[in-house]
Amino acid sequence: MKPSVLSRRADFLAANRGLRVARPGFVLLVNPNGGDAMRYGITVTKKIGNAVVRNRMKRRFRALLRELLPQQGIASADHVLIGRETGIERDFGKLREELAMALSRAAQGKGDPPRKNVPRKRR
RNA sequence: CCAGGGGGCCGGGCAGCCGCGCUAUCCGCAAGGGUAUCGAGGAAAGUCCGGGCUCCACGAAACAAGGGUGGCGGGUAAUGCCCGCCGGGGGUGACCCCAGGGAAAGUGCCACAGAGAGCAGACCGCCUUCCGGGCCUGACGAAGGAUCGGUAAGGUAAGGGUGAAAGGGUGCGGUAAGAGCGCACCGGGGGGCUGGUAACAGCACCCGCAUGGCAAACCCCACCCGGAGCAAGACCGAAUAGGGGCGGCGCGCGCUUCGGCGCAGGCGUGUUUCGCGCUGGACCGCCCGGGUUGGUUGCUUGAGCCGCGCCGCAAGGCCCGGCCUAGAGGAAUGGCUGCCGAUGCGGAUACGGUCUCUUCUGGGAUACCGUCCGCGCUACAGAACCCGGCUUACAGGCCCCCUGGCGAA
Repeated sequence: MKPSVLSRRADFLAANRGLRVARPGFVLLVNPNGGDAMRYGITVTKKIGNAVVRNRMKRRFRALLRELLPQQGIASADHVLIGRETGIERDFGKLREELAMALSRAAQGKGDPPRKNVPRKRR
């Protein structure tokens, strides 16, 4: 079954409440979507770089997801990859290993602690 | 060969595997799948100019306001772009640079320094006169001469000095010293003639020169400009809830806690009165508009690209023939591997070039070129309605023309 693409903002926001696995090049969010097919989305913010850098990162993430999701993806779940600055032009082999690891951890239900509402030095 | 100037172009290639998007086609009830073609740039960028296109506004035009442009002629759909020419400046030269209209229309500014900066000015200096000192000729007098000093009177704008700029420049004459005071040349101004479409240039004549700079200060002059942008704009439109109008008919009154209740009325039953049941305010048809969400269109055939020919110094224009070349929408054109190419660094090699000796068999020298191996590097950057420009970014590489110098002929 071919994974489809997330396109609604609400889905991205919902994914934020799901499992969260952080790796050096990216952060993976996994959120069950209740019966729909396996889906994926990619978020690369303007903080990362200009459009060229962002789109290249999206293309490489997309290539990774197409390679790994059919075997290692989690059924009936949304997968969202968030780009990090250290992921710019990161070695493709490393990214592949890291995504495989992240997917297996998510499949076991292990995630990193979610981001707190008071993350930064606010007093 | 070295140094330099101008212009144009490319910016990885091939193969394999795994993938993506549009379209066409085939299979399938459908979901989906198979096959095939095609699929980023010279800047797609910045969004700085100019247009097309769309909607809005508007009777035409002019004026005003605001903004822009600024030598002349041409090119163009148009431009602030491009080409040619003119003027000024720089360079030995090829060439390069210029915001290059008006300063006797007016207003304003010209800091600091300096004596003086816009009806110029006199600090040092120079000169004359005056006063004083000694000296020389004479005689220690009168008179004369050169010289020094002065807080005196005047002349001067050559020289020094200040400054971004000091009221033309150089030379000769002239003078007490000087000065366009006079003269020659250069510069400037004036009207004229000639050439040129024009900017402008040339020529002779006249005027000793009479009014500096800043207009990217206000301003004046000439010319140009309506606004917003494809998220422009057009169309389709399900379910649910609900709004407005018209019509079909009898469509009313009172109370209300706004849920309804009562009466009148209507329909059915019934010969009628009375009674009972239902209804008591909906229903139906048509039209219009709004919201949410979605879809279609605009959307790629165009100031298009390629080739031959013609016109033009050129930018460019014209004729004929041929071609169709991305159309996405959380946004496709990607990832990996191998070989090759280009390039940098390091290493190996005397096999081939190269140099040299020679008994003409060959010997020797050299890492400059070739060859081989390893490692590194392979940029700037991603269409979003479409064009024409400008500007900026860019690993590396190729081609053409020209200039100066050196060498050879």
